[in-house]
Amino acid sequence: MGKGEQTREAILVHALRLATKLGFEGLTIGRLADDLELSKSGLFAHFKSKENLQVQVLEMASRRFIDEVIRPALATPRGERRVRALFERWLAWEASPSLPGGCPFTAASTEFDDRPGSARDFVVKSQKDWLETVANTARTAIQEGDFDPDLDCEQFAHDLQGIMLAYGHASRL
Amino acid sequence: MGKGEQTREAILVHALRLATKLGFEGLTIGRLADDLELSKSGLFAHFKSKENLQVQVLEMASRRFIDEVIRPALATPRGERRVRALFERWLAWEASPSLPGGCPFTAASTEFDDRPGSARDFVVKSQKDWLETVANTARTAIQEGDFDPDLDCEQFAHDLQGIMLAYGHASRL
DNA sequence: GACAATAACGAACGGTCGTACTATTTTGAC
DNA sequence: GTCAAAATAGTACGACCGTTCGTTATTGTC
Repeated sequence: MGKGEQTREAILVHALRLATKLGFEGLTIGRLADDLELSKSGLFAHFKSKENLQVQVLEMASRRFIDEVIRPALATPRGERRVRALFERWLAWEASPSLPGGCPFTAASTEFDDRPGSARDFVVKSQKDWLETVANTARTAIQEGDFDPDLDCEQFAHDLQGIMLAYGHASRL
Repeated sequence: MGKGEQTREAILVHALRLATKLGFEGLTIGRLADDLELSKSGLFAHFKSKENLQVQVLEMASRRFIDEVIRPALATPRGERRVRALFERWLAWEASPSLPGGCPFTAASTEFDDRPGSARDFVVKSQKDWLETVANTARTAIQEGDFDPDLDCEQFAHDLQGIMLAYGHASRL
C-alpha cells in the first residue's frame, strides 16, 4: 500500500467517525484537514470533490458493515440463530466506538433523501441490499423450520428496520 | 395581529417547509430571505439568532402537530379507536403537503442529537411528550377493554415509534 | 396629520465553505 | 544516488454564512 492510499485510508476513517456525529454535510474539508494535521488542499487532492469524499466514506462504511455485521452473521448456523446474529451484530455496530454518532447509514438516509446525487444513490442501494439480506436470512429460517412458512419476509425485514431505527432514535435522544 | 407578527408567521411557515427538505442546518437565513423577498437583515431582526429561529420553527411545528394530530385524535371515542386515530392522523401529518420532506421532528432528532442547545432540548421534550401521549392513549384502551391489560404501554409507544420511523424512512428512500 | 414605535433595508464584518491553480517536498524504482 | 512520479503544501478565488450597525420606510395611536 503506497503512501497515498495509506493517508487516504486514514482520512476516511476519521471522516466516517466525524460524519456520524456532524452528519455528511457537517463533515467539512477544513475541519477534517485540521484534525488530521494536513493542508486543506493536500487532503482535497485525494478526492476531487466533496461529493466524492462523501461517497467514499459511505463505501468504507459499507465495507466495514459487511465485515462486522454481515459476514460474522453468515458464519453462524442457518435459521433463527442467524437472524438473531444479524440483529445482535447490528446492535454492536450501532454502539461501535468508531461510530460515536451511531449508524452512519441512518444518518445518511435522512440527510440525502431529499438531495439527488451519487451519495443518495449509494444509500438507496445499501438500504435495499440490507433489506434483501435480512429477508433472505428470514427465508432460510423458514426452510430450517424455525419461522412460520407464512411469514412475509419482506415485511419482517421492514419491521426489523423499524426496531433498529427506534432503538437508535431512543438511545441518542 | 401587528405587521411584525404577521411576517414572522409567514417566515416560520416557509422555514418549516424548507427545514423538512434541507434540514434545520441547511435552513439558511439568506435562502429564506430570498424566497420571501425580504432582506437578510430584515428577516434576521425577527429572531436574534439562528438557534432562536430554529427553536421557533420547532415550536410552530409543535403547535401544528397538536392541532392536526393530537387534538383531532382526542376528539374520537376512547379506546382502540382513539389509538388508531392517533396513528392515522400521524400518517396524514407525515404526508402533509406543507411538510414536503416528511415529519420535521424526525429530521430534527437526527440533526440535533449530537448538538447540545435549546433546539435539542425542545426536540427531546417533544419526543417525550409524544411517547407519553401514545402510552396514555393505550392505557385508556386497556380501561375500555380493547387492549390486553398486560400490555406494556411504554413499550407499545416505543414500538409504534419504530413503525412510524420505518414508514418515513422507506417512503422517502 | 403629527409622531413615536416598529419594521425593513443596505452595506459591511470576519469566517468558512468547496475548489482551482502552482510550487514544493517526499516517495519509490532503477 | 538519480530522477520522474506521486503526495502534500501554499495561496487565492468567489460564494455564502450568521451577525452588527446605522439609516430609511412603514405602521398604528392620539
